[in-house]
Amino acid sequence: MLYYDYYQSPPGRILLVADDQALTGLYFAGQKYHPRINKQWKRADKHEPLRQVKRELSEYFDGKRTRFTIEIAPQGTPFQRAVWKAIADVRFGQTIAYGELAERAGYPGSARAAGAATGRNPISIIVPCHRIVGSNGSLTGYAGGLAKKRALLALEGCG
Amino acid sequence: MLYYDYYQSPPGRILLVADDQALTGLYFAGQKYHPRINKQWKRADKHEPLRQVKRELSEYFDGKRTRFTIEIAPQGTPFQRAVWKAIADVRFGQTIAYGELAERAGYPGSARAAGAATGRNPISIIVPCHRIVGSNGSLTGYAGGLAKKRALLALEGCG
DNA sequence: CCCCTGCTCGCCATTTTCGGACATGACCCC
DNA sequence: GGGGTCATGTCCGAAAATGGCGAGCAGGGG
Repeated sequence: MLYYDYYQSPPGRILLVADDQALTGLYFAGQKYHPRINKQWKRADKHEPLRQVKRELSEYFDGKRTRFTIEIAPQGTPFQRAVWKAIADVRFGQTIAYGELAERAGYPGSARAAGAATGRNPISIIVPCHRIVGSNGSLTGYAGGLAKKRALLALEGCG
Repeated sequence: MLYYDYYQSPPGRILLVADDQALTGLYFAGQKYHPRINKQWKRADKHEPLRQVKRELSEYFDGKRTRFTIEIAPQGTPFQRAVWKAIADVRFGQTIAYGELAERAGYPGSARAAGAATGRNPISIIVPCHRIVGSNGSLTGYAGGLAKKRALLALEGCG
C-alpha cells in the first residue's frame, strides 16, 4: 500500500509518495517523469512518513535545515540506485559534476549514463540532484525545470 | 535461503531444490534449462521438504504412489503459473494435448505458448509435464529427453 | 476412398536483439 | 568562448526470433 499527499513549497506544489515506513517519491507538479496518481494509492495527510517529510521540507525552505533524516526507498536499477546514493552524499551548498558523480557511484567514465539516471531521480530535493552540474559549472538540466534548480541552489547559497 | 540435494531415480539422477517450506525445483541431470548450483544454496539431505519429496519419489517409482502431496512453489510469469497449475491437475496415467492444456489454463488458443511454458516447467514429475502430448498422441518433446518421457508414461501404464 | 506423411501457415507468450534517447565531457577549430 | 564532432554507458520500447502446437491441404499408397 502506498500513501500520498501534497505540499506547497515556494518553488511550486510537490507530490509526496510513501510506503509504510519510507518516502518513495517526491515530485514537482508538472515535472518530467511525474507519475500518475494510482487509484490504489491512499491520500493520507496524517501518515507519519509524510508528516515528517513535510516538516523537514518546511524547515529546509525556511533555511533552518541543511540535511534530511527521513528514510527513503527509491525504486530503480542497481546502476540508478548507486547514482542516487552518490547524489545523496553531496552536502548542502556543494555541487559536483556528472563525471565526478559517476566516479563516486563506482562507474568511472559513465558520465552520460549518470546524467540519465540523475534525470530519473524519483525523490527530488531529498536526493539533491539539483547539486549536480556540468563540468564547466553550467546548469545543464533539471526534471522540474532549470528555474527550480536555480532557485534551490540560490537557497543553498550557491549564487 | 535455498536448499538442495540429489536423488537417484531409475531414469537418472535428479536435482531437488527447496526453500524453507516448499519444493521449488526438480531437474533431471543434464536436462534443458537445468540451473547451475548457486554458491548461496545449501546442500541439505535432512531438510524436511527434501526428505519428503525423496520419500514420495521412491514410492512413485516403486509403483506405490499415484499422486504427490509435497507443497510446491514454482517461480514464473502469471501465464506460466497458470499452465503449470493446469498440468498439475492431470492425473496419473492420463494424457492431454497442448491445446486442451491451454484451454484448461484459461488461455484457449494459446497451444503453442502453452508448449513453451511446459518446456520451462521447473518441477518435473511432480508437475507432470510428461503427461502432455501432441493432439495426435505423439510425444513431441521433453526437456529431459524423449526417452525419459516414454519411461515415465510406461511406468504409469500408458504404453 | 481412407489413412498417413509432409508441408505450410496462423497462433501466442517470452526472450533476445537492436536502435534511439539522454540533465556528459573531451577535443578541435575558428 | 561558442559551436560542431565523437566516444561513451545505461535504459526503454519496439521488433524480431524462439518454442515441447495444431488445423488444413495436397499427394501417394493401400
